[in-house]
Amino acid sequence: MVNANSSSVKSDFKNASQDLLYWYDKMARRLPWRLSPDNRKKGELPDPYHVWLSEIMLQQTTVPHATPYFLKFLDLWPTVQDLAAAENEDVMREWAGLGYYARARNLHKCAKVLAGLDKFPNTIEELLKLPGVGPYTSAAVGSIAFDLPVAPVDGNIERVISRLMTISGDGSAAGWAEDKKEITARVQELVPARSGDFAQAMMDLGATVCTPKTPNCMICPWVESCLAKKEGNPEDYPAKPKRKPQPIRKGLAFLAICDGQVLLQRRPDSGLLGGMLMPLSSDWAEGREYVVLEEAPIGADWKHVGQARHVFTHFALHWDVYVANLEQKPDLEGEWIKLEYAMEAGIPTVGKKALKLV
DNA sequence: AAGTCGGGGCG
DNA sequence: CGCCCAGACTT
Repeated sequence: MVNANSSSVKSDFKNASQDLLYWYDKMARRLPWRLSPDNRKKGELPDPYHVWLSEIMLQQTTVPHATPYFLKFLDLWPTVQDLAAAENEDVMREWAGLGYYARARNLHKCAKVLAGLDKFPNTIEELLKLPGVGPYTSAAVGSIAFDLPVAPVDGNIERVISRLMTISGDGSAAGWAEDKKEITARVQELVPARSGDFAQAMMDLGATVCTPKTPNCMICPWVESCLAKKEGNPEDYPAKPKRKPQPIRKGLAFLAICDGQVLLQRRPDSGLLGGMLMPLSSDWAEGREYVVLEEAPIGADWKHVGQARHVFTHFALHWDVYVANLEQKPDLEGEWIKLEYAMEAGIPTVGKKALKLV
């Protein structure tokens, strides 16, 4: 529901942008892909490759989780041309553990596009054409790398602006969808000349002060202008629709061991864990009993060694793990990886959970 | 508009 | 345990 107050944004939040920038000049987080406000005020801008790479990694991913991956990727591939020239399997291996593997595939595809251009795209229209770059990332790269007069809207900024302007959903999916559009439209009116710092300042505010559960309003640069604070219940904003509970899927993992090596197979490019190396497995399904001898890829003396559990976005997996020590390698597709290297072979977390049971 | 797609951290 | 995180893409 949008606040019924019909007075203009500009009169209500006239000083909000400058208040936030003043706070950011002192409190900005130092992050590996970020240029300090001091340097930006001298006219410097960050490397668009760094900004783009970080933004892809940070989609639905926390800063602490993404940071070591960002440093590793820059070390392996210092320029976008280097990344474009990499083998896709190497990119996927280095991305392993970061999740949402379609991002890695689109990242590599996008690097090849970028390497063929004269300069990094510097308009929203051009950025939106790039694979893996949507409304958020185009605005983030546009503002942070080029100071285009746009504001990205991510989960942090949705929350911060929702509270500042008391724009909140009614708990329904449709209501929240409408309010996200409203937030996106109204935050654009706040964008100051330093649009890149403004974007990063809102993210910092959401990450360190205006947090989801218990916002620390006492140290907030917007405490005077925030309508939700005036209402007294900023923690109630925004009211998002509840996610429905995840069903449990059950399946069996088959760790075929031979000569100190384990058999891994690369999954198809599309779908869950697309393009990633994983142990052999049965299908995963809800409410079904499994018979080892029927589901196993080969007949062998399979021994149950435990259960790996993993929560995906829309289901949880209970994966019973079976191991067989084979005399000779069977005629199966895949790659035999030495067990002592398996944890560094680029296997998604769920696969590593199963392998740890060996 | 709803579903698909990881993983980790925090209360 | 549920919720959240610098979302994009498909149907």
